[in-house]
Amino acid sequence: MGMLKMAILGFLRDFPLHGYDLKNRVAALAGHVRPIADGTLYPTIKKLEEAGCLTRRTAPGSVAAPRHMLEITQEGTDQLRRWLRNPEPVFITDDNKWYVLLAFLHHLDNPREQSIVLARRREYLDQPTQLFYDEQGRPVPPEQLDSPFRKGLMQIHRSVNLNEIDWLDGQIAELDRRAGYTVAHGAAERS
Amino acid sequence: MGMLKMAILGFLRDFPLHGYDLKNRVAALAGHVRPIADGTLYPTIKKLEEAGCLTRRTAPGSVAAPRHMLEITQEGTDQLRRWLRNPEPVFITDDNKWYVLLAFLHHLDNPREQSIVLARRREYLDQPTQLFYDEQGRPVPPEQLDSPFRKGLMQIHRSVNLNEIDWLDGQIAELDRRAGYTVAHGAAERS
DNA sequence: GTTCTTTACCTCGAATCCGATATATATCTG
DNA sequence: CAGATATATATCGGATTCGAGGTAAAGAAC
Repeated sequence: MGMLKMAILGFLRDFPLHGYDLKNRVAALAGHVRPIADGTLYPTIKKLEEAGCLTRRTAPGSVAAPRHMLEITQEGTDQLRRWLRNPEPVFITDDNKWYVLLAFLHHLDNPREQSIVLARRREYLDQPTQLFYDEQGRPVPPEQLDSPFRKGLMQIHRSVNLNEIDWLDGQIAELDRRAGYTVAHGAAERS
Repeated sequence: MGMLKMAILGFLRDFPLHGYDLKNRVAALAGHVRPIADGTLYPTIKKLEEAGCLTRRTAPGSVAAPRHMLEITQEGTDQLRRWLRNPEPVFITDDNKWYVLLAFLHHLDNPREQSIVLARRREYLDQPTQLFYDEQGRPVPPEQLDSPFRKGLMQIHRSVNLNEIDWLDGQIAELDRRAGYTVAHGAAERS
């Protein structure tokens, strides 16, 4: 079915939510500041509804426009469990964009440019991934999580990132040193 | 432009290759045994050709059907460099499929089922990602790599995976212990 | 010599997701 | 009260990628 559909069903299993709320939760789940695109979310909700995975009840908006409160159905729960047991294969391009970029980074001959790219990777890794939220939409910090599994999941996610950030810092320092050297002494490198 | 296009251009920057060869290199690059789909690769090559990023020369096949040897153009090199400097934003669903799955794993109440899912994640992480190849298509082991950057990249990639594998092993053991307990003592849990 | 596997390429339909664009309302700012 | 901002939903075209299926030719297995 695709990750977004399952993320939606996963959230709705806990309690009903409306689209706008889901948008921000999914975005945070994926460790991004930028929220998921409207043009992705709302058609996906519609498809899930057509597939009988959720029902909607129009409720007055708390602040502005009316909301469509979404509730998961038995079919939706079944689909979620089926996916958890047997997830879609991870596509070749998923999970690997950054490593592909790093593998070919040497084609950017200028060490200063390479360093800038690594700094961007570092920034990305430094964005905290917030996997768990309460009903009010407040992030639940790792130490307050109920299950040891969830606690461990957030810790490992963070430590994996810190591990790579560490390495990046070393590489960036080395590249900047080299860039400084070549700019100072090599006429050919000067822009 | 998308990762696959850039991976193709990245490989072609080193030396000309034909589609079939690219297929296996890209697959290994992404840490997958399953090669990239023909229906993805060949249309992508065609698009790159139409965009002036590569040229093709038909050469006799070494074994069977004739090959289309692909060579990168100046335009292709420019596009690659442009992408390295300013890569496409990573989509919300990229890089996060597994974490989303793990975040909702508790909806699979049965610890034995949870353990099976974690074991699959472990297997995926255990697949070595081979980022660098020589002209003959032979993988270059980390210790034989020329640049310290490439060496470090492969080491960090491996160590990041080992870090998570370690955690997974602990979780799997705990879940199996719990599953064994409930199977032995709880009638409701049996098959 | 027929079949099987490997090499090598291609087309088509479908799924997922994005960005641009549009709509409407409530609240806050000046 | 005019305009900006946040809430809330929706459509449309496009990019990327997959899977199923088809073509063809060389060499190995039986």
